[in-house]
Amino acid sequence: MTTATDETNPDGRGFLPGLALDFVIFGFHDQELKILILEYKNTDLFALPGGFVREKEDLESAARRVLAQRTGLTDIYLEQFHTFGSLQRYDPAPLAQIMQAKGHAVQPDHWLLRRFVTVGYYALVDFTQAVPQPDAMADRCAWYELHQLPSLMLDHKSIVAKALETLRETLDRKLIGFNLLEESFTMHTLQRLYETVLGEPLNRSSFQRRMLSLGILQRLEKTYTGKAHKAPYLYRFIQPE
Amino acid sequence: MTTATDETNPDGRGFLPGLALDFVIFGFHDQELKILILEYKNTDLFALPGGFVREKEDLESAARRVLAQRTGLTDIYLEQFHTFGSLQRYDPAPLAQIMQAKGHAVQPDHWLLRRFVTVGYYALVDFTQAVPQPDAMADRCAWYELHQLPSLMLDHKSIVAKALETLRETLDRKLIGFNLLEESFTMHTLQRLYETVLGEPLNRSSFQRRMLSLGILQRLEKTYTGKAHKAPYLYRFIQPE
DNA sequence: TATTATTGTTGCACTATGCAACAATAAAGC
DNA sequence: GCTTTATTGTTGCATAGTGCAACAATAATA
Repeated sequence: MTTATDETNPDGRGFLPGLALDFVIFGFHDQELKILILEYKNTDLFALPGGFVREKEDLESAARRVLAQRTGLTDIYLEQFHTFGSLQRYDPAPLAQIMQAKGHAVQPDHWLLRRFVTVGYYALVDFTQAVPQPDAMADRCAWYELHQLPSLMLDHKSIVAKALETLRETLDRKLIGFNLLEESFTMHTLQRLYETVLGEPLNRSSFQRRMLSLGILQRLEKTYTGKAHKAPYLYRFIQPE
Repeated sequence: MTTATDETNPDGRGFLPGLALDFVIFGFHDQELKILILEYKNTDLFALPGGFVREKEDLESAARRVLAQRTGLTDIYLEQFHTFGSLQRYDPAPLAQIMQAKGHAVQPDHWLLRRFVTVGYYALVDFTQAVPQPDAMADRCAWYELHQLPSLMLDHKSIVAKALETLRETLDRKLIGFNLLEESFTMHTLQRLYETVLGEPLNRSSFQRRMLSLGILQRLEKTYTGKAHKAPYLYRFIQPE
């Protein structure tokens, strides 16, 4: 919810007032779906990474700019999914606590303590390539397993839920695995990704048949895992040119 | 894009600054999909109905309030689909023209001439029940066939396109016909609605089989159309209690 | 060499859907 | 009254997709 320009900019000048961006950044690792969470020193507060929109900046450009700051990655799969504007989410307490913990005097009319409507985006990133960067206010930025999230501030928990719901609904239409996996992977890993997103087990042979019939996978050499069984093939996505 | 409180409120006081709502209100009539469009006197400008969010009001509540003002209907199917915030859409010219045509002096710093990010909602209404109401600035509010829209101001054309795209994608998941049709209807009308939304013809027997197998339709008495052929049954949706 | 675990594949049953055909029927033409 | 016409409700058939179970292949281990 915060940005690096805060301390030198007590009025929030240069940003669109009352409008924020929040990001649910998905990664896939150890057969688990994870998201990036910010942690604030001395507060036990956890939040989604976020930012603000500059006065002369497209909403979409702002989203890409902030995301690049958080993950170090450009050219990322990014999609807007919902805008959150309930009055309930207007609670200055957590942010006041964060500012206090940072040693700032808390002015009650500080721009960060006003009401915000926030546009939610989700991103899909290759876990191995993302380099999480905490912003000026936060001091840790780390991956959390989706089902073991800490308690998040404000309505961020429901923002995550809505992002996941959207991800499920678009799983088939958009080629989501393409963005969450490394260059090559086994069929089993791909299936685990689908199962994790959908939250339900899938039939192994049907899944393999369906994926192969899509014509988007190229079979590569085998990978010898060292386990006592048949070695699985590696696959990679064929670039839709 | 405007609201009735404009003339007595030159600063936009009481509203969240820079944030607007725009509505794509779908109706179905004469076998055609239609939407509500506002027309501004002496300008030849056409726009989507819209409004603003009060400072102490949920985003969702604001949407329902504005929609009720436009259609005279409450308890309407309403869904947020996208938030539009490109810089391109920031063009004060059309609104200045509208204000001028209304006989107002155009102050260049008027709040309506500033940049807005707008949250897009689509609504599904029973055409026969909706009572379009122009707002204070507009002087006509009328249904237009989707493929015969006038040239819309700003980016409203792409807002309509995005709304239609969303409608298509959710057609099966949500029970859309339920909101767009009258109490009872023929299978043919239901099929035409689906075809209009999807933009492609559907197979008659397959469609009938699929709809009946859903178990959401109740067959009523026949309707004698006066035409020289078998009379079709009427159906109505079974209320999911 | 036999065992074990996992992978790739295939057969079968079941469901969904496009297409074509057929029977039913309301009104019009004769 | 009988035939014709247009549309509707229904059914049969071919095809495609999917769950389930089974089987063969195979890399490492015992």
